[in-house]
Amino acid sequence: MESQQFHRISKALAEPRRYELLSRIAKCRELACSDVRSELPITAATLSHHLKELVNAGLVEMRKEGQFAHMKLRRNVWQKYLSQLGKL
Amino acid sequence: MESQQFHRISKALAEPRRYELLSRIAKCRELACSDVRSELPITAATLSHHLKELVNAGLVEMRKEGQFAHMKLRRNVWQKYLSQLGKL
DNA sequence: CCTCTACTTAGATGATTATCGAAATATCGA
DNA sequence: TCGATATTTCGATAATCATCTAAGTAGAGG
Repeated sequence: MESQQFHRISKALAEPRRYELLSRIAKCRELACSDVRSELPITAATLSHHLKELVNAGLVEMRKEGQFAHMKLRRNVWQKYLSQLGKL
Repeated sequence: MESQQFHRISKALAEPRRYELLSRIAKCRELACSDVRSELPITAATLSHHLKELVNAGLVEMRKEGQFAHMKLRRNVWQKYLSQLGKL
């Protein structure tokens, strides 16, 4: 795994709310932004920002379906990250 | 593992220089601050700051021997962190 | 078209923090 | 005790970033 991606992922995980978001995404096959918003006290702008970071890190994949955005964990990337950490 | 410690560790890893430091500590049984300083372009103050974060996160243990400070990875804490991440 | 809803972008603000130089503290060796 | 070396603390500065509001874009259904 590229060192740049590795660091982006680490940064993405460092923010508790972002980790919480990732955690929720991981628990489902797919999760819609609107569902997150109805469950967490977070503005749409902030959610969008955090989501962008996760996508940027390559950890999350987005699918637009009509007005809705669906998020999905990229499990292979997550596994690569874990395995990299394991080499420490 | 406590959620507070979990987040502290995540934050500690998020800074590339700090991760590099941790990585060097992990590679030895023990590492002295002065050795790090002779190998990395970093001021003593900055090194001390990062080290404090690692210790604060519970990831690193310090031992003072005369003028020298020796750092050591707490491998059981590291393992707990990895296993927590693995549950995502 | 119009409007409602879902999301994104822009811009601003405040908090956090990485970094440094300088001063402080502590230990060692002469 | 003096001077050198190792580390810490302090105070300042600059960068990063989480968050918000407000404005923008775009699809769905009248």
